[in-house]
Amino acid sequence: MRTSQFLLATVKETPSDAEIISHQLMIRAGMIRKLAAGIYSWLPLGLRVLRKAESVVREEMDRSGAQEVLMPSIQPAELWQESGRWEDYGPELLRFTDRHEREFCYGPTHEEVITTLMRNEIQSYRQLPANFYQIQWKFRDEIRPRFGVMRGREFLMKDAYSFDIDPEGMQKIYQVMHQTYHRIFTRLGLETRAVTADSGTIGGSHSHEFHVLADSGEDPIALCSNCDYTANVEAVPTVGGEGAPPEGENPLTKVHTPGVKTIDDVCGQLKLPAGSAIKTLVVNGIDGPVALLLRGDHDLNTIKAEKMELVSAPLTFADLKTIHSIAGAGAGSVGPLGLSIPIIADHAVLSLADFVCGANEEAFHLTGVNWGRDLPQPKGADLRNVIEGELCPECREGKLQIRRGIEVGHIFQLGTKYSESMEATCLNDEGKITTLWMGCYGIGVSRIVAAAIEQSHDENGIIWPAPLAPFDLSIVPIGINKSKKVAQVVSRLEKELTAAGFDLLVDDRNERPGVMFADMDLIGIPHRLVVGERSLERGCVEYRNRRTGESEDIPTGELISELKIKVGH
RNA sequence: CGGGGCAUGGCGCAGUCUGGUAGCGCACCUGCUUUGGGAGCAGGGUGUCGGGGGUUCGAAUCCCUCUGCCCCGACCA
Repeated sequence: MRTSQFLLATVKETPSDAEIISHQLMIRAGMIRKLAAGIYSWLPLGLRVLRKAESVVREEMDRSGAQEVLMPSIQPAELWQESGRWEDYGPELLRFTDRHEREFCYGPTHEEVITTLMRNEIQSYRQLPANFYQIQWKFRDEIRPRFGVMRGREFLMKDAYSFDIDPEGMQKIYQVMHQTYHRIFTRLGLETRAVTADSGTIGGSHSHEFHVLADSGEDPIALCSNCDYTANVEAVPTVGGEGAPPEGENPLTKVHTPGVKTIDDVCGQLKLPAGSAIKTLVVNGIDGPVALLLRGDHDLNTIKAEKMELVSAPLTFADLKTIHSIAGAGAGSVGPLGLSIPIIADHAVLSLADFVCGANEEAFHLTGVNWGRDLPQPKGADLRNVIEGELCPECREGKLQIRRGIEVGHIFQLGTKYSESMEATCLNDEGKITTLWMGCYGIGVSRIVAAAIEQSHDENGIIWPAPLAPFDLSIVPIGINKSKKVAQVVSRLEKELTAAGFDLLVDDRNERPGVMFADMDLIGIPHRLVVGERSLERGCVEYRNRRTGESEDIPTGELISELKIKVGH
């Protein structure tokens, strides 16, 4: 390929609305352009990279025994009503009607479609196990799309759905997919970690996420310093102190706390650590409001709270009116003493003594509060997120470290969640009707592109891992319009290297060398050849490695064999 | 969904307060010079000033309205 035939849409200025490096570089390198919030066009350069990612995923899925299909991006509402997700999925589901006023959605995922498809095709256990995948554009109407294609609304996803006759079969495919995912990310040159996760709206029991560790990641990940436990923070179980709470020493005292709204305000005014106060969160429950108690320095884990019997899902906070009517005070002064609604306390709260809480009287708090003596001890539960430095729930020796990750893959054991509600069954070896056991396995293909850049770049631009690079190598001629010799050598090299199987980009724009160097660096081509009079006089061309920056002269006669080693063909 | 902000050439912005018929930088086009890390000189304007409505002799500018986009928050006790 020659740059004169190729849309090299590089820009010098960093776009003002791009916050993270991959977004900035994808714009600057001319890979993508925004069409609307969270919706992007892929330019030739970006598409080349996207296709590379796609083909690695496709090859490994095929190798695992999965079969490729392609399902519609537009799905009828009836399917989603059947599975119950038309109501459950919420505003992220992009809904619309056709001219006949029939309701549809743009598919954010394809469990319903594949289940419908396969309940008709799979009649017998002899057809199992089976695993079907597609690489398809999806749409999720994110609250706040950001970071370019990292959290776009439209994105390219590989999704696979497995079917088998029993849980053992489901788990077997799950394991195969687990290994396949490792293989895919390794081949793509991405350093990923498999982390145990909550299964979210997709449903099911057992699930792992695959994360690229990066500071710009949106998901907090907990890693154990001792064992190989790795989990999404939201999925880490926490445990309270054992035994009875310590005895309090201080008397129950009411203190005036004017104008305080937060735990930090209260503790700042009383000169106490946030961990010695408890916050009382009033949420909406099945039979009216429920109070959740957390230590002041802990955060509520919504997923855990939603699993409580009394709490409504999705979790919502009670409005101020309700809070006033049950506590007789504003949100900043609510406390568990004398509350007539059900109370659930995080385990950590129960091991506090002499703690601080709201007095249920505007602008007053209580100090020196103790369980048993001042109020009955409420029911304990796991309601919060772990924090850095806590004990690992697995080995109970190591301490948890919290880092950030970009979720690039997610695998689920769905069980019979969809097959049951949508009646996907087949006959087993005894001729009896059996519900299918399903798994589902996603990879964010377009997100992989952004994640790779987050993990591999420098001040000059992108540094592609070889399997994702849009071109294997570039040729930068110096004075191609001036020097016949340079032009001849470039033409000859272009032919020979192409014939030898290299995918190369020849910069024939006759730009100044600095411009060409800067562009080739920016778009991240792993290997570069410079052809100029200077080195040709010595019978050489100059080779430079994008990642290491090391360069060397290679005699033209040895070029192909030398490049095969360097490029890794 | 709540709060804040922005919308003027391909991109980034000034002009808006105080109405007078659109400008700067980059990019782009033409020519000459230059050619090993984002060149210099000269010439060129490629624009329904986000849409609609209103006020006015006259609107990018004032008023009303709609739309799009960005940032922060939505875990607050």
